[in-house]
Amino acid sequence: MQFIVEKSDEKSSARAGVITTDHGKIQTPIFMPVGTLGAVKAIHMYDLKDEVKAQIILGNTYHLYLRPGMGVIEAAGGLHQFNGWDRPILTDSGGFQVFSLSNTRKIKPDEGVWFQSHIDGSRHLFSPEKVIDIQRTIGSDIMMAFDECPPYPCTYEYARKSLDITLGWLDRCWKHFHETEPKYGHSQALFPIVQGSTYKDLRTKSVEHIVKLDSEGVAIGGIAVGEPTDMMYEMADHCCQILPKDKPRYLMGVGTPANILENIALGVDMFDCVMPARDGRHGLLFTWDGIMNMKNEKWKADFTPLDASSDLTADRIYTRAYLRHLYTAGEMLGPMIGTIHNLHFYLQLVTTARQKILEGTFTEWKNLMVPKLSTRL
RNA sequence: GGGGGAGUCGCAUAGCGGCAAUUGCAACAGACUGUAAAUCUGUCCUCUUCGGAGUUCGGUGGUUCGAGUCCACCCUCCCCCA
Repeated sequence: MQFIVEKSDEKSSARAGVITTDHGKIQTPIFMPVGTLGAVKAIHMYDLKDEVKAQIILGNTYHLYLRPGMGVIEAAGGLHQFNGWDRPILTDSGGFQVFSLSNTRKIKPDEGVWFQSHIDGSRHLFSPEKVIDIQRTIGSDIMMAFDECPPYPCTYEYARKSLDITLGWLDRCWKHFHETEPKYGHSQALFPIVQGSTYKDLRTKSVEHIVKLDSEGVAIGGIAVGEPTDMMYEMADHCCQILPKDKPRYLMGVGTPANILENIALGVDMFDCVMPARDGRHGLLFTWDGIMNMKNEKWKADFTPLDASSDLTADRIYTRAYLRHLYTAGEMLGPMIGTIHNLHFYLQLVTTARQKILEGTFTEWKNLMVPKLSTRL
């Protein structure tokens, strides 16, 4: 994997770059649709490529390990072969699941995490080594280190201990990463994850530890877990300022369109979030003018297209009234249109941000867009 | 003409002396940030300063401290027999 910065913005920390993987190039800043179980919900891979123009998608170690299981993935020849997506894939390590399924987990720093499957209650151990092995089997282009994602709010003491565990696990991941080989002939990178909750000194400690590894990219985790938005920006800003400039920075799990533009300005290169897909399924559409709740009565007889000037087919051929009808009638096509619309919009958002960075007009554009993007229509 | 059954907040249902009244659907609104989410929550008789207040269960009377629930008559609908 390679990363080059093409252009840095003068009025902010934003940058436009290119990541090169064995499955193709990724132009940054980029948004990565989430495909937890090897599928981005409610959308075909060919629409994801040709209509949404996604350049990279996510998969999830925890979920794929439980279903269909590594036997099937390995027999298929890796996730790319299994699901038909031939562009880059990034896999989350399961660290977030350790956090979100915390009622069935037991953290043992020396081993890893014992957890119960949310599907059948069976007990499993995730260790840093095992998580690397699983991601080798999945064959993702970018693998993530196994971390613990502390909740918010979180005491300093808990955050400190949690970070020590995460850093210990990171060293084991890193060691095992170098002791193992890719299985399918393409190279794989491993990204460490900065933790430290909302405490700057812990974030600094985390970054300093990670920088020594000289990894091909770095992720910022433990953000957008319920803290105020300003605090999210403050933490992202703090991390970006002390992270190396020549490595891509991935802000995990963020966010709203406004969040994404603000974090691009702070120097973030990669984003993933379930929001566009989930909200799209639930009837909330993101547009350049703001947010539309398509279930609302006000669209009942609005026969204008979602967006007549869009390059997305669905935006041009379907009207607001029709989409509202699909959602209220419980037709599957509604969530499908919502999904493709939102993901396409998110990709347009980061692509446009990239253009503005290259043109040198990013900051002005961003400041104009942020209030609009949050407006409720 | 005779016999039997039923009328509850948009629709459908529960209710068998203490009820503004069950549940489902529909409707309306909200939530959703490394996906246990095609999910979840709220409102859903009227008014409300969210503490309450006022009117309700086909209609009219009655019994009772108290009636959607019991009684009488009336209206409407359904089923069976002629």
